[in-house]
Amino acid sequence: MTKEPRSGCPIATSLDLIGDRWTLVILRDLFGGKRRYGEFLASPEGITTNILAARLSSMEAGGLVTKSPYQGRPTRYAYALTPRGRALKPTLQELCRWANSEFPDTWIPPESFMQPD
Amino acid sequence: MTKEPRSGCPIATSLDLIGDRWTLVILRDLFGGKRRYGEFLASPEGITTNILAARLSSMEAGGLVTKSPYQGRPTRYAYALTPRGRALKPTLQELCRWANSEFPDTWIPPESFMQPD
DNA sequence: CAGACTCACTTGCAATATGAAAGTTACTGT
DNA sequence: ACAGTAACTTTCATATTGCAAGTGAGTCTG
Repeated sequence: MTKEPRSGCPIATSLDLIGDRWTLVILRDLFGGKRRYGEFLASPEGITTNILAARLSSMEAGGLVTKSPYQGRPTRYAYALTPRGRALKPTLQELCRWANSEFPDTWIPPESFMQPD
Repeated sequence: MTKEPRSGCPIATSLDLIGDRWTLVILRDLFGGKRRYGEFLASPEGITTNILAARLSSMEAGGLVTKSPYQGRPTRYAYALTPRGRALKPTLQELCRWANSEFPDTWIPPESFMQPD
């Protein structure tokens, strides 16, 4: 992290990194097996391309994902979760449980996602 | 909720409500026993007064908190967690676990907070 | 009973972030 | 040569955030 956290509080520090409307949506896609820029763009929430680029680069800066070429000629990149990013899975699972119970119209995630590792 | 969720995804829907840098910090304060406007303002992260007012009212609109007078003459209000707000505790706990393990400088929350209810 | 003080906000305005749309670069494939 | 694709970047309008000052109801102090 480049910027100072607002306080030593674990919640405030987390939110400095993931406290926006898009980061966890992209993380969800990564957990769902997406890796490429165009795949994130195609998600139903409709993130715009400039915001996606900005979020991916701040996620990279925050150590949540890594970016690496998966082919040359033309060079194309794939994003992958780091251990730090993967470690957010229990948080995402709890968030899903909360939303599923408070907002009954929300989709039930695949069991594979909700299972502990 | 007044606005349409971006999708039926539980994560996206959650973030429509709590996906910002302040909402969960205020929720943390409520779990810690704070109830009054001035108490939230005094937290070390230094939320500004206009943002606090805005967040409290969107949290009320989202059913996370209720506002009620706790005295008349002069009328003063207290904020309290609703069941929906309280139900976010496991998510906050997981977020704390994540931050504590990824960012060793973050404070360890009191055990009472980390315990299941 | 005038003046200072407290609490809970609201207002005005500048700075920053987000969103929509179009453009760019580097290649492939026909 | 031309259309197509993937991964971005740029431009510009609008929305959100942050800072500072102001407001209003009521209390408390001399």
